[in-house]
Amino acid sequence: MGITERRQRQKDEVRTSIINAARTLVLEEGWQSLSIRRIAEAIEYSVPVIYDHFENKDAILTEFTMTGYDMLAKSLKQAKSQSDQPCQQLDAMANAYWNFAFENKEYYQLMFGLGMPNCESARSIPGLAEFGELLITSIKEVIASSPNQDKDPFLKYHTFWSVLHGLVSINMMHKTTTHGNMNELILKDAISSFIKALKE
Amino acid sequence: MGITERRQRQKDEVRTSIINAARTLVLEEGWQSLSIRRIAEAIEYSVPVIYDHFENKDAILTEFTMTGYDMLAKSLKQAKSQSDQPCQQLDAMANAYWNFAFENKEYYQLMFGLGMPNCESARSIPGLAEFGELLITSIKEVIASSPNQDKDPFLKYHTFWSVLHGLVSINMMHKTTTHGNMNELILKDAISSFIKALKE
DNA sequence: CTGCAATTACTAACAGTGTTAGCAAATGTA
DNA sequence: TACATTTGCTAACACTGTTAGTAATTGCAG
Repeated sequence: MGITERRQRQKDEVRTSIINAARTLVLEEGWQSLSIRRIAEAIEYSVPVIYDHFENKDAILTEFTMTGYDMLAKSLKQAKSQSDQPCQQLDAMANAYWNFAFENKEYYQLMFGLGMPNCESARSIPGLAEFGELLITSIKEVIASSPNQDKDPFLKYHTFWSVLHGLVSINMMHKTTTHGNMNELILKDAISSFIKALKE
Repeated sequence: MGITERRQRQKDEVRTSIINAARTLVLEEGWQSLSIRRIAEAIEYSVPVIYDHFENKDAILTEFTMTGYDMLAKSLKQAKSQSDQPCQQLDAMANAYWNFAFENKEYYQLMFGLGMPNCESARSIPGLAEFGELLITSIKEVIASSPNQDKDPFLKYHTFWSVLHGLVSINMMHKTTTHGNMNELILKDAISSFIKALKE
């Protein structure tokens, strides 16, 4: 009896149409003006239907956070695969991170800016775990072939990530204060400093 | 005729009572649950009175952003005055920045997280300018007495700030992922890397 | 093919938000 | 005392997220 399966398929269609509508709304007018009612209007259903697929508005945002981390992890994975030298890998991943942030500004803002994802939910984001793995493995390799081996890879990973996030978000908010290609210079500066310290 | 002056004084009292009420509300329940109506209730006035003192809710938040940058600049100024060695000054200011962020979490989140202050308004925040000056002057001194003098102090300032902000915000959102005094270690790690690169 | 059960989608409402138009009262000035 | 100005209010508008209750559709068993 494929009836229930067809029903499930139809239900899934509505679900994806919800997140599609939400995405286009966000890309057009930002998170601020994303409302349940406007999603309902876009998918040509009434409001309560949305609550059959998502517990509340936050659940929709969480969905985007998840896929956001997934996209980020994919980008980094791709960047890392371009080289097998750990230092170059780190450099490439830093660039990939930067590009992801500015090519998917809305995603990035949701992932890091507004929501401040619940501390507990952090470990339940698969993309985030992969993200960490990608960076940590490269960092470990650099440390392994360095004179000073008493460095904590996990600490270094957090430092690396913090530096990246700081660069991105400061540049996102105070765009005018930096002019021209200053942004890329700052990125290069910070990342090369970090890698240099890591190799010592 | 001191009448108009007394009136002005009374008006100012209402104004400060508005921001005081707003602050306590925020400290108790966060920015999320700050509403015009709750402020009105707290100051025992009706809602439209608030609009006689602030153009809209955003203006109230801007007020907090302003004083936030002022407080931050004061903290850094104080920290810097403890030493006249530029490297120690940078270290002290980094620590002051860190402490400010976590001792005034709500301010910090408003200043950097949620609002993403309008790009144009950036240059109209006096505290922000002072903040920049404090860091740049120390950075310039370090560069001046270093072998390699072809470093852009402005670029280094942005890097320094970005690193700091990244450290703070990553730690604010993913508090559980780091355990114990890891946080301070990460701070020390990143800042010492930066200063080391600056001295070369 | 009809009657019943379950799903589906709806209208309408509740409680809250920022914001403002219009009016009444209090206040200072002539 | 009469007028003008300021001051503060009530009430409304247009939104927001969320949900209770209801009507219609649908699938299945007799």
